[in-house]
Amino acid sequence: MSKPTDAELQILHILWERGPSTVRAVNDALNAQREVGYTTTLKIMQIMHAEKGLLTRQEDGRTHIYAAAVTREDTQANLLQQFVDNTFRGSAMQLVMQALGNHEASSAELDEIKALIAQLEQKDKP
Amino acid sequence: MSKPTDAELQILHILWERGPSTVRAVNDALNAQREVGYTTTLKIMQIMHAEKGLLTRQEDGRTHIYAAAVTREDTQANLLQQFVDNTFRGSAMQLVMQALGNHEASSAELDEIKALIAQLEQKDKP
DNA sequence: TTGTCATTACGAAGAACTTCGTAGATACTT
DNA sequence: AAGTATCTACGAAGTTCTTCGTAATGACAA
Repeated sequence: MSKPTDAELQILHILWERGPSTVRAVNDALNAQREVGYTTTLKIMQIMHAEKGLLTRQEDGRTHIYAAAVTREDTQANLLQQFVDNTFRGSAMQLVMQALGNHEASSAELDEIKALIAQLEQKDKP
Repeated sequence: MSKPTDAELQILHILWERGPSTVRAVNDALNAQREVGYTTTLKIMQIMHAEKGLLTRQEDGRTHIYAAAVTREDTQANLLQQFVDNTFRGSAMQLVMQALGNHEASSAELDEIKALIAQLEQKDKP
């Protein structure tokens, strides 16, 4: 599966949030984050569709409606795997420890993690 | 601070593990992972030193001894921050949950995480 | 000394990505 | 109908990264 670049990932996030959208809509959303020309967004979305299969599209009159062809979950899982390998040499636990240590976490979030850990421990000891 | 590329990160990992090393030593270690020419490694290390300040170097006769100019901890923290922002839209907790869910964790590792969480909760309630 | 080898420095090529201008087609407005 | 706006497609430029060939220098060996 093709690994999206940073610009492509920004577009995917927009489509995951908004659902199927025109280039115009995506470009507007993108410009809320950073300045970028319309044809730039168009070009990237065309490549994502025609060359990488990251987007599907459907004609609607003269315009095209684009949609994400990959799920957020799968994409994040793939990118996470690569990131762990490259940056933490495959040690996901080291990454978790660092992420937990460096970022503020609410007690609700910590509770969520504790629940997940409890669940994992359950699985470990049948 | 300059964000190392994938190839640069591989070299940094080698230097973090081995300590200060010659280009020859780094290239040999690199070739244990993938095939790459000597001058390629040399060129990247020269750029890391002269243009990005990621490495320091010291003359030793006709050869140079290179060393990492950035710590593993700082580098991983920076890359993690960027990765969380780009891929998980800033939600470190979502990343932690996904990393915990997708990778096998020993009970010892889970204990370590629980201990860290307990420590964070302590901090929360003074 | 002469030839071989290792090392550095430099340049250049190729790939991937981003950016945008321009052209062509289609719709909309007055 | 004429002009304006919008959309797609395409090409090209600029950047970064990776890769390697070649030249120059210095060390070593026969």
